[in-house]
Amino acid sequence: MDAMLDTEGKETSATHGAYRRLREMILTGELPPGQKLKIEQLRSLLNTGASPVREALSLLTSDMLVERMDQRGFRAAPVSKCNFEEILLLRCNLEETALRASIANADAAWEDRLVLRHHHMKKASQNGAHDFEDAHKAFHMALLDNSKLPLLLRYCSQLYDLNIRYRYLAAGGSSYKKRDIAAEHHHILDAALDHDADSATKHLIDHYRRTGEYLSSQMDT
Amino acid sequence: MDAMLDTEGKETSATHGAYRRLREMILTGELPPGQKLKIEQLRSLLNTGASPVREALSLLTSDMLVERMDQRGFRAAPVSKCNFEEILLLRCNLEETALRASIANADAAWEDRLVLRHHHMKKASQNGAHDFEDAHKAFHMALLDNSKLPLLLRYCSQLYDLNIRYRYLAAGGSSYKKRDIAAEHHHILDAALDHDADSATKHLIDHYRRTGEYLSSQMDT
DNA sequence: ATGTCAAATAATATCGATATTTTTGGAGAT
DNA sequence: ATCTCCAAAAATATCGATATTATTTGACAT
Repeated sequence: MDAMLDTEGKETSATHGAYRRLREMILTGELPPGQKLKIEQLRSLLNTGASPVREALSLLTSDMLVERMDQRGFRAAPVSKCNFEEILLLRCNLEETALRASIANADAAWEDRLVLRHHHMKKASQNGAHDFEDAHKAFHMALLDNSKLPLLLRYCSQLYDLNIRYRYLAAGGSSYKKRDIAAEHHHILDAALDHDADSATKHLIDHYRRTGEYLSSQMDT
Repeated sequence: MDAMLDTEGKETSATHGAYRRLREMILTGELPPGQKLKIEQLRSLLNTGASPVREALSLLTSDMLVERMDQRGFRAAPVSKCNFEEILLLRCNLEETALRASIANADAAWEDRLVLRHHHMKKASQNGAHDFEDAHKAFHMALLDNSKLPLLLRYCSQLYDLNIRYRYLAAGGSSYKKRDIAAEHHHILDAALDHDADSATKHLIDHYRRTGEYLSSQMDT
């Protein structure tokens, strides 16, 4: 019938659409951690069949955003301080590796991409919050993607997403004070453009640890 | 009807069964890299419906053993020397982190587990090859699992599996000369039991780089 | 009151069939 | 011969329905 309405614009398959919608809802906390994800409920919520929903949940399972319980269906992955700290640890490790590799491969095209992404992020930070999230991720991934290491990039992207959840849970969204953040981003950008791997990784990791400590403290409450 | 025949023994769901069978076939090369994976073909091969097959393929997609092509179905993930080298790089990085964390948490129970796993692996190396693969992975994961870092362990397990494929492709299976390997395993075990993190990681990484170089040389042919 | 068991209910997992899309194969034009 | 385009075939993606499994409810016995 209407596998793809085209009223919205650009959704390829129902499965992919469901995947993106569900992912978004889990990341933002609209589907809170630990919540049971009933097929029928999601089916009607997303206006689609059971098959695309199940397939989307299977994909999200391997992204560690959804857990499958033997014969008892799915639920949004739970959160814990322990989990948060592991994410932080792995991000520091993997992103350092990726950033150093990126800088080692530095060329003009990459620098252009970085500058552009940074500009878009800055612009988006003045507009709506939703745009900013995407632009922020795009900037961070642009820092790493010149490493030309697809597996590593995939892990970094996954961990980035897992981390977003905690930001949404702690604050109301991307409202963790932006003034410091902007300066930190600038330091990372400048160091990357200078091909100064030590400085860039130091600033990047400081950036993570700082917001990490902030979020960690919020979680004790 | 017969969602679970129980003639074999212990398969929980059709999806999980299909997942395991397909994973095995891709790891061993029975389904060679790049091969188109047609639903109907797999459906009859595994004696199950289209839904479990699709779900299993979705899960394998996120394990990076299967690729989904927009509206053109699935195929076994391709291989390349580049991909192999990235796997090696990431394994060295992540397993070092995990092994050091494991040793930092060392206790008697862990040491017992290590000794047992090593013993089982040694015993299996004298028997059938299939047993050995499982025991070998169990030993390597036992080295790491005292880190108590589930995300990290998951990545290590994934990368281990991705690496297995290259072993099966290069040799006929686990036939890469076992004498050196046994000694290398012993060095790692002893260092771990001594809580000597530097020595253990050195031996572990040497172990990987050595077989890595061997496989890498095989791939040029 | 409380615990246990069975029937009723609800939800999952799976199947069979259909609609949609991609690929194939061949006829006609250049 | 080669290319383009259209119809036929194949394969995918999705739907609706069913069988299976888990959960709840309430009656009964202790």
